[in-house]
Amino acid sequence: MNDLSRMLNDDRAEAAREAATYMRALSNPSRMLLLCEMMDGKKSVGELEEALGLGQAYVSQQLARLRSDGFVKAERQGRVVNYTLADSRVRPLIEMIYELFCGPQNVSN
Amino acid sequence: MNDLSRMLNDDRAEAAREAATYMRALSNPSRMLLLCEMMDGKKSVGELEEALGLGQAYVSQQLARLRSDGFVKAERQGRVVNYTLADSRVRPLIEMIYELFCGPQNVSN
DNA sequence: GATCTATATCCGGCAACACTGATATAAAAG
DNA sequence: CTTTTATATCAGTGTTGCCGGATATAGATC
Repeated sequence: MNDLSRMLNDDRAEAAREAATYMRALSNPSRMLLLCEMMDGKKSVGELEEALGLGQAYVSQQLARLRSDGFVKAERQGRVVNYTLADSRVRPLIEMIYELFCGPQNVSN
Repeated sequence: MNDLSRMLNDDRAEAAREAATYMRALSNPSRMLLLCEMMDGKKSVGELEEALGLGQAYVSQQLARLRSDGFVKAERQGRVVNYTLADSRVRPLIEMIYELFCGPQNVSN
């Protein structure tokens, strides 16, 4: 392997690491649904708990994780905290996932 | 929540679980690159080790995992085992990831 | 059939993750 | 200032993932 191909390879490895980080965020059904919920605008933590039927602590922790990875952002309004999507790549990814897994011809292979 | 919305919700949760399985496969840089390598045709285990610069046992284990999840399939030819993509959803996902993370305007936010 | 090559599997240590119950904080209401 | 409501954080437990070294198997060669 020469210097150029190694350099290209490094870039590729770097892109793979970055992409894998996104995929990891989506690799848990709860986080996936949290992001789906935010596809149509800001949602409070309470709304998210209700929509997903999950416990408060767990939802809050997953939101914290999405927050620290920069995928969502929180905004306090009164005693409610609203979450919105904060990364331009998340939306197209979720849309593609919709097509592949929730579309009309939802069949693999 | 009424019966209908609960039913829709169950479907959604099921789709999320399925999608999350795919995302988990892609959530590791090595597996991501393995699948990328297979985008342009069958690759032997040795070729994959070489291309990624990873150890034999590790590559083989990740391939086993991708295999058991149905994302790739193995075909023995002589003493070599060739791997190919085996799931129709993987290719469009990888293509989208290429666009988002390897494209010309590779900038987030 | 002994040997070499390519691949797979086994084992083990350590880190990261999923999830829960308990507790802390911050804002609003009384 | 106490209470209530909404959210966040902490501590603990079981599970899964990452990765390496050692070993096993399957096919080709001698």
